[in-house]
Amino acid sequence: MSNKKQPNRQSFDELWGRPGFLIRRLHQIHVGMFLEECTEFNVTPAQFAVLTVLYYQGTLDQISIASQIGFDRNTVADVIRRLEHRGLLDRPASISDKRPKLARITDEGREFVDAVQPAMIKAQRRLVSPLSAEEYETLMKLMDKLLLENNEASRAPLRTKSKRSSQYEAAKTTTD
Amino acid sequence: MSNKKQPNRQSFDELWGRPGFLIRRLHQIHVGMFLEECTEFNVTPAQFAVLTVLYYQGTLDQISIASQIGFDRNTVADVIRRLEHRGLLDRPASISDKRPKLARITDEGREFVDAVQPAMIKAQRRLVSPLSAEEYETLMKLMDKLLLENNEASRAPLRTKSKRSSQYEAAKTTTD
DNA sequence: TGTTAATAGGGAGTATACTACGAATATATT
DNA sequence: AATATATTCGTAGTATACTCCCTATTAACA
Repeated sequence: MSNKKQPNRQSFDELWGRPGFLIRRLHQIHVGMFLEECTEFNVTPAQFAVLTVLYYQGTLDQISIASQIGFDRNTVADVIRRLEHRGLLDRPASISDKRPKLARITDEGREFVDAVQPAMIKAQRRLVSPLSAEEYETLMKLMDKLLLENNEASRAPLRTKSKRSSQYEAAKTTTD
Repeated sequence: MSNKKQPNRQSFDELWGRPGFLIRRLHQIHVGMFLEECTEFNVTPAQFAVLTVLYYQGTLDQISIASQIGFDRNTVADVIRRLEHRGLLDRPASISDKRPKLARITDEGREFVDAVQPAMIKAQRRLVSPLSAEEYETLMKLMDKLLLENNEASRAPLRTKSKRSSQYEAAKTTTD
């Protein structure tokens, strides 16, 4: 049954021939490395992603944060709650609209992002360290392509997809 | 600050320039597609991974399952519990060693795997459908390389790493 | 104005993926 | 044989990442 040996496209019989399985494992390893490098800061990739968007945009409502980073709305609510407990952000109310409870990064939150940044970068570098510069660019380009094409199909589609417009696609047009 | 345009290696300032972030998003999309394609079967990628190894190997203890698919031991215990409730596997005791509670796929479990297989394959194909055959092979090769080189650093390292020995590397040696 | 739509958030529930601790069993050492 | 170590599993707790259902508020429409 499983004695076709040639590595032909999409032979999903074995676990390790399934792209989704490799991606799951890669994600797992990334999270492990991130947590390891950031041990002293006690921060997760999700928490740092939320802090990153607030670092550059200051104040946002939960749904805007979620749609920018492709998280679920309720997941962002959980993450925000933990970050608020640590004083890294606060929750001002909107003046014009009484529905949203905004998230605003605090000075302490900004200092925290600055402090964690080197460890985060180290984790990112470590993950892709087996690849050459060329291989790295290829991998990022291919993943970026998959994300752009599959965005709509995702459960938490990004509203900012068109704005983002793929840094790798953009880079290509400038060099073409 | 973030106005360096050239796509130089590892500019991690922006969220979408971080490999770990792209991987997280890709994983999220894969899970979404898997669940969507397998709606009628009510099965998750993790559950199907456990069933897959039992499909080919019949009976295994929890830790062997975990190390083969790179899951955490406790995660496997949770997954097994759910699959047992559905009658897709049972939990025979070992005769020689009273510690392990083995997991054994049932006939119903085997039929279930056969039934779900087409939907799983459809989900895998859908995820990588934006790529050409060549791009697909490249992506799989690069991910495989990252997984092999980073396996030791992971929190749930695979014992079967050397056995597995990368289907892509193996394929290359036969064609070299 | 009154009713309906859409939007923002909260709460409960499920599943994955860990950590930490402890109990029971098995193996190795003294 | 007794002790120490290793293995296997269990429980409890945390975090991510969803689902579904509910309330409050706003906006749009009749």
